[in-house]
Amino acid sequence: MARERREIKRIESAAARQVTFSKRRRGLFKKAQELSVLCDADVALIVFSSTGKLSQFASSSMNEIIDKYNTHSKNLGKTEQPSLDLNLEHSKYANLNEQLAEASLRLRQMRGEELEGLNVEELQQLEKNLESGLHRVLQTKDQQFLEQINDLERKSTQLAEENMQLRNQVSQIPPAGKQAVADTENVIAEEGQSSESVMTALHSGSSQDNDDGSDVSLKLGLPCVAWK
Amino acid sequence: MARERREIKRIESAAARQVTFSKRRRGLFKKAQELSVLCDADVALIVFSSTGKLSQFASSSMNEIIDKYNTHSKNLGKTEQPSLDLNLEHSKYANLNEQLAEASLRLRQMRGEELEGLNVEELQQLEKNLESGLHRVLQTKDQQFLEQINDLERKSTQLAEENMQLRNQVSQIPPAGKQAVADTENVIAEEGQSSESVMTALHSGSSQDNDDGSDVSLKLGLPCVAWK
DNA sequence: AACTATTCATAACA
DNA sequence: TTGTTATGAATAGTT
Repeated sequence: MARERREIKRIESAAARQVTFSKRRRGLFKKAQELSVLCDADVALIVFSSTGKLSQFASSSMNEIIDKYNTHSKNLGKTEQPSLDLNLEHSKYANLNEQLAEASLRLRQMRGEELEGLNVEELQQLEKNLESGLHRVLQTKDQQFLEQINDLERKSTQLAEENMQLRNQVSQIPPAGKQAVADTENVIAEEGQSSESVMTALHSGSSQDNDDGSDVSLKLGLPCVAWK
Repeated sequence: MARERREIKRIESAAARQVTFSKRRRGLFKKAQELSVLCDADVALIVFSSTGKLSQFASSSMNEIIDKYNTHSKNLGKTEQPSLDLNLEHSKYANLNEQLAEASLRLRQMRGEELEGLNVEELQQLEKNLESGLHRVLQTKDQQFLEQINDLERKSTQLAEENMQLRNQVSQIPPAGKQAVADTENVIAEEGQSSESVMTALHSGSSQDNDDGSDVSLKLGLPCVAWK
């Protein structure tokens, strides 16, 4: 493939053969790797030099590919029936392989690949399946959105109610001197509450207990913005 | 290596991947064979396409090379585990099972089942996949419909032309008695043709032979509806 | 499947 | 062995 075409026959000169082997082997392994990556293929390449040195490439695991190869060639292979056990094992394995091939074909077809072999009826069936799947996915997604919205609405309603009550309480407090406020703050500080709770307490001007309020107060960070 | 360099990464388009796979596989096998001959090397090449199809090359016997490989790799290998084979068998089996479970879960999810565990993002991804799959399926179906329509239009044009010619021939026949018509019908019945063919023959008003007409008459069932 | 413009691999050489 | 280069091959994109 260079200065001059070379006939494909054994190179007699051992030195030249060695040089060509090194170069071509590198090229072959490169191309094997490229094929495996470009085309998502499983490739195994084993090379023994004339001196018996081993080189190998496998896109996944060499043993795995060889196993897969053995399974395949046994499938297409002879009428060999060495032992019932092996046959059973093998048929179980082949069966699993078949199922997997079937499932992945279906998946590819649902992704719109390999539709060439399908007739109009099969395409319509596929379309129906895709549409109903899509429908259910959309329903589920919408449901999750609605749930989130409801959740948020519930919380915000609850918070708004609390807010209203607290405002009422605030409005009912007779004008007070600094003394009352200072007392309240002391009490709160002694109870070791968080800063958020302190803010709420300041708004309410009271240390009223809310047993169910702890959960709410933990989530006040964001809503506060809306209250400005 | 051609019009433009192609980055070595998985080709997304299934069609392009398939084409490239065919071309590069051929090249790879050719180079494997050349290496084995030029350099007197023992070469084994196993390729599984992404659809699971096996191709193989071996300069001598595949099993022989694999055996040789196993011997070598065992020699270089680590502490051999006693039940290596069994472990391999088992993990192979378990792996296959896992893959199958994964594939069938994906399939069920594409059919809109078992969506409970998915979050909104995953649902949106699923939606996107379903939509693009559906899009491709619809495209393919439409294409097939269009092909059928074109086919039928061509045939119907052809038939209309024949019809016209036959009418002309009929109009040039001097007025005949019932005898001629009866003869024609008898001939048709004796040949045992289908009712569709009879209809065609009646339209044409002639028993002229159409060697290429048999194919057309076989596909007339559906199109007739469109002709109403 | 067939056709090119390109890039790539490599045979001979240094 | 490694590097360079002229040239034959392989192949990406196109038809």
